[in-house]
Parts: sequence; C-alpha cells; structure tokens
Amino acid sequence: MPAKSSDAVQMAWANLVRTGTNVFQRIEDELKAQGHPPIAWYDVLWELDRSEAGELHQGEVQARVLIAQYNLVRLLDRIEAAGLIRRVPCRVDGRSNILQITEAGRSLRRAMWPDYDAALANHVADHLSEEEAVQLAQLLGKLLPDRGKLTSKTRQSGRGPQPQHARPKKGFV
Amino acid sequence: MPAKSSDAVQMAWANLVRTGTNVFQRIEDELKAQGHPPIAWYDVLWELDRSEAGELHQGEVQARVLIAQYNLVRLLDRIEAAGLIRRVPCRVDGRSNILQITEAGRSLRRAMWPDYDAALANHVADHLSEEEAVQLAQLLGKLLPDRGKLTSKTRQSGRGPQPQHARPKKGFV
DNA sequence: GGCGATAATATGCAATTGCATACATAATGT
DNA sequence: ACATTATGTATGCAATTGCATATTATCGCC
Repeated sequence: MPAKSSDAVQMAWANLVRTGTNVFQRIEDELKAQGHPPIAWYDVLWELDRSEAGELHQGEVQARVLIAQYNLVRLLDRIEAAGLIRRVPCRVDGRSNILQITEAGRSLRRAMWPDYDAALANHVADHLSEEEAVQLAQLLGKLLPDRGKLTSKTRQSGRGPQPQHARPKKGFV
Repeated sequence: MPAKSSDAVQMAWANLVRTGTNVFQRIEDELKAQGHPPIAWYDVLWELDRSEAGELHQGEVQARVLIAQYNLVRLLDRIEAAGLIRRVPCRVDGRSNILQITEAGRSLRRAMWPDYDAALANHVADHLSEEEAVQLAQLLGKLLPDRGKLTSKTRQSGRGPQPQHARPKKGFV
C-alpha cells in the first residue's frame, strides 16, 4: 500500500472527523435535551439576528451557512413554519426572497445562546487552554478550501466569531 | 451576553465543524466521483479486513465505528446486500452476529484505498506540514470524550492509524 | 430451572437528506 | 425585441437517519 499520506495525516484526519461529529453531537444533544431546536436553526437565526435590518436575502443566508441549497430551502420551510422567520418576496429581484427574523425568532436565539455557550464550555473550552484553542482554530483554518472554489452543493462564506455548522451528506451508486 | 467561551474557543468550534464537514464532503465526493461507495462502507470493510480472521462480531464493529446502532444495522444490510460481507449467526452467543468480509469486500476496500489516500493527500496532507498534522491530531484528541462515558447512541473505540468516520444526527421537538 | 434484568440486533414509521430536475425571473448578446 | 443562458428558489421522489420500541437470547440469582 503505497500511502501518499503519512501516519500523522491519517491520525489528523481520523481525529478530525471523529471529533467533529462527536463533539457536535454531544453539544446538539445537550441543547436538545434542554428543549432547543437543532443547531442549524441557531445558525440561520443568528445570521439574521446579527444583520442590522434583521433580514437577509435567502441567497445571503445560503452563502453564510454550510448547507446544500435544497436542504436550506426545506430547513427554512420548517423555521418559517415555526414562526421564527418570514419569507417575503424581494421587490428588486423577482426570483429572490428576503428572510426576516421575527420577534419569536430573535427571542428563541437569545434563549438558546446561554445553553449553547455553556455546552461549548463543557465540551470544548474545558479541554483546551486559550493558546491551544487559537492553535486549533488556525490549523483547522488551513484545511478550509480557498474561498472561491467551493463545492457546488455547499457554498461558503467568511465568518464572524459566532458558531456555525452544517451536516454531511451521503449517497452511493 | 455573558459568554463563558472565549472568542478563541468559538473560532475553534466554528472551524472544527466547518472543516470537518467540508473536508469530509470533498473527500467523499471525490471518491464518489470515482465510483466508490460512501466512506462509511470503507470504515466497516477496513475493520473487518484488518482483523486476522476477516471477521468480527457485529458489536465489535459497532464499537469501532462512530455510527448509531440502528444506523449501523441498516448500513450493514446494504453492505451485505452488495455482497461485501456476510452475516452469520454466532454459535457461542445466540444473540450476536459474526460479520465476515467476502473476497469482493476485500477487493473493494483495496480498490478504494489508493483513491482515498490520494484524496487525503489533496485535501489534508497538502495543507499541513508533518508537525502541523501531529499537532492537529493531538489537539483534536483532547476534545474526544473520556473513553468510557460515551454517548448512548454512538459508542466509540480506541483507533488504529487508518481513517474512520461517521455522520451527525438531527431531530427537534 | 424459572424469572427479572441486561445485552445484541432488528424494525415500523416519521423526519430529513440527496439527487435530478422544474420554475420563474433576470441578464446578455444580436 | 427576442432567443439564449444564467440565477435564485423550489419540488418529486428515493434513500438515509432518528426515534421509540420490539425480538431474541444470555445472565444472575433465588
């Protein structure tokens, strides 16, 4: 087996996937146990809540979040059905929606944050020193794709300081 | 917002989830484009292939892989249906199955590895120096749960050098 | 030597995801 | 203006996942 990747790389990869999914699950489970919706909901609400007007084009949200387009559509359906956002047609571009966060949406996001933050503390902060956290963030950053050539189904964004996520995919022949 | 987690931690968390899913997807997409099944199939086949007898109790596989029990069952259904493994009843413990890898299974795994390895090189190794890879693996390792108290639906394992993965979950009230 | 607790797998069904493609509108070229 | 292509969003349908619970078999123990 002529490995092109070293043992160290294989370990890094294995730990990356394991840790990512594992920590994510523990945190999401913790939130869910406290009655909160999935973290993906938080991400969407956060993007809207932080925007000055409390609204963003659907495409802007798409660009900030790590979810396939067709999945985002239905995620938004659910969030909208829960009354946390509104989808209003954009008058400038007839194809586009504007997503507005509702008061209920803002308040859910606010309600989630302390628990989210606590979960982060439990599952991340407590295991790393401050420098380690910085290092980890930097090392991980090196693996992100060059902004620009992104995968067709996922699209990406520059990010602010707040949490953000997504979920995998699947499918075989 | 009295954050318990620092900016560095938040960045680390954001990058962890983003990088994990993003890199995972790119690698799996690459493999899929080459006609290969999902990485989860590789993981299962690898565990069996590396075992001396080419067989393991289903529970042993469960313990090595990061997949919920009910998902593993059906993943194995599919892998078995594809003729890559066999499920034979264990004669010592009537509740348990023994999973045997077939020749087809071994050869699929062998066929996948070069492409997998190449994808790892492209998406991971090329972005990190050897020391960085080691560091990254170590830092990520600190976030893994204490072996023992694992989440109920996921279970874990000590791992060898070879890749390994899983996928997230979801569900709201 | 049978009974309750525990363990290893499995399953019904709802929710979510992936894939391919459809729709509607805008942008561009001629 | 009009056809052509590109963009933003949505949808039908199959596959996978999550959840709760079922099944079957071992264990401990009285």
